[in-house]
Amino acid sequence: MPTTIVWFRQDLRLADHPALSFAAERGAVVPAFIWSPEEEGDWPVGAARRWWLHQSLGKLAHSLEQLGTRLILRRGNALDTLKQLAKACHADTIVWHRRYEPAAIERDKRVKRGLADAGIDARSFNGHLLFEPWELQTQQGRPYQVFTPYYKAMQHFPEPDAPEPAPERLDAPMKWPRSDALDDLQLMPTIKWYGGMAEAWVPGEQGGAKQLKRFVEDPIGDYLDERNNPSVVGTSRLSPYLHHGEVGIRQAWHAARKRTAGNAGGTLKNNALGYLRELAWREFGYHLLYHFPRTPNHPLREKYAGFPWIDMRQGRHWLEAWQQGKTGYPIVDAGMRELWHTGWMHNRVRMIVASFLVKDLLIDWREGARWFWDTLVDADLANNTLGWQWAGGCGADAAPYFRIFNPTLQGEKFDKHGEYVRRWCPELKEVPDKYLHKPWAAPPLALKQAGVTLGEDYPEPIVDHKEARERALDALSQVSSKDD
DNA sequence: TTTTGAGTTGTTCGA
DNA sequence: GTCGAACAACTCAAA
Repeated sequence: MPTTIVWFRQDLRLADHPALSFAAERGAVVPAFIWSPEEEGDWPVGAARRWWLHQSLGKLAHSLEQLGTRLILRRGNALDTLKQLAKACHADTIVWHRRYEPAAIERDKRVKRGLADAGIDARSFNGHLLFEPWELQTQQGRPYQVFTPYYKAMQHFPEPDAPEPAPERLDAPMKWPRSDALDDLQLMPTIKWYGGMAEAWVPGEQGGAKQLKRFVEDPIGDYLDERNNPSVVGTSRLSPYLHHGEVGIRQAWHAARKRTAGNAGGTLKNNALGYLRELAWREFGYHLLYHFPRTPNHPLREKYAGFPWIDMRQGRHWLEAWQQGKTGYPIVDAGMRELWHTGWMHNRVRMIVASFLVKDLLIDWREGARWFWDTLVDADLANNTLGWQWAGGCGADAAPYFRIFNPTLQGEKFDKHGEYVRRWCPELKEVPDKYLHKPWAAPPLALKQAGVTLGEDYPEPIVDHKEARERALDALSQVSSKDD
């Protein structure tokens, strides 16, 4: 019986797993995960995701044990480790799902060549996307840079395949290779700062399945409105599961797709379509990253390369205030604290804090991208890059330069009754709604009654938004008058 | 090749 | 309080 190694990467699940299904049908299966952060280029897995990964690997190992098999864990470079594993268990084939980050693509190419040289068959599958990034192209054969035509093109493609169920059984190899212990990978931080994340999330395939089921049963029906309300669970909250592949993209797509059928009133249908559109944005992010591999570190729109960002010797203390949720703008601070505490931030608030960093503080979007990379449990190079370049005005379909979020108005509009701010900035709990999003404008008596002294209990605003806006428009006009 | 229509997520100002 | 217009110019994608 031939033996196949399934190299798990960002696909920590058993269902909707083409590589695993292929291996299971072929014969004996050796599931393996290799921890090799040095092969991720400029973007090694950040702290929050290491925590998540530790949990998720534990869950995957457990699920595999339930099937009567096991998960081999190793630390080391991928090619050498795979060759060792293949030798130890007499595997003749290694399979995996493709990744699309520039460093991963280079590494995988190297691995494929190296395995071929060693006489081992290597085979990659699409387990991460609805469509391969190269499948969609403009009529001129070029990559898309605008979402709407990309999305239209996507709709002309056949519906993605339905997800396959998890294999019912996996055959063991004649001989198992040695495995490291999960703790040996040293993914867990030495200081225990992850309590809030552990409260907020259940990593793993089961946790993801539950989240998906919950979302398509109810919140998806009000998705278009409620996804903008940070104080309720109106979004799917699937991003960390999709990133780690604990929920397969086809599973998410088809679960939501079912909700677009049959509904005569059309409300549910429209809302479910709205969610599918967001999944298309995820695809678009991968499309862009694949075709423009420099974008994690470089603006897509070249003329932004010389943008006059603030000198970080001067900007350092502003960046720190932003990171710590001490800008004096409640909606910004609430978001940054939610991020620090739970490893996640509501999408609407991500836009607000990003606009604030980039436009109000004139801090390079890459500083924000780095911070998100380290603190988000869903940090994903394609999506993080797309989001920050959008906020920075230098990416695909970027916001027009004059679109500068007013953090007070955004707070008043999307956190009307202040539930979100009060949850994350409890020192402002007693401030009346009217002043909650602009405590500096509250009459002294109102602040006193709320038990708040600005500058002591809660910061004064670190910049005046009106002035900051003018400054940003000035800086942006320098770029907009420049030739590409 | 040239032309044409259009482009995720806002804010401010003045009527 | 509500509403529409202005905020620029550019680039993309398709015809």
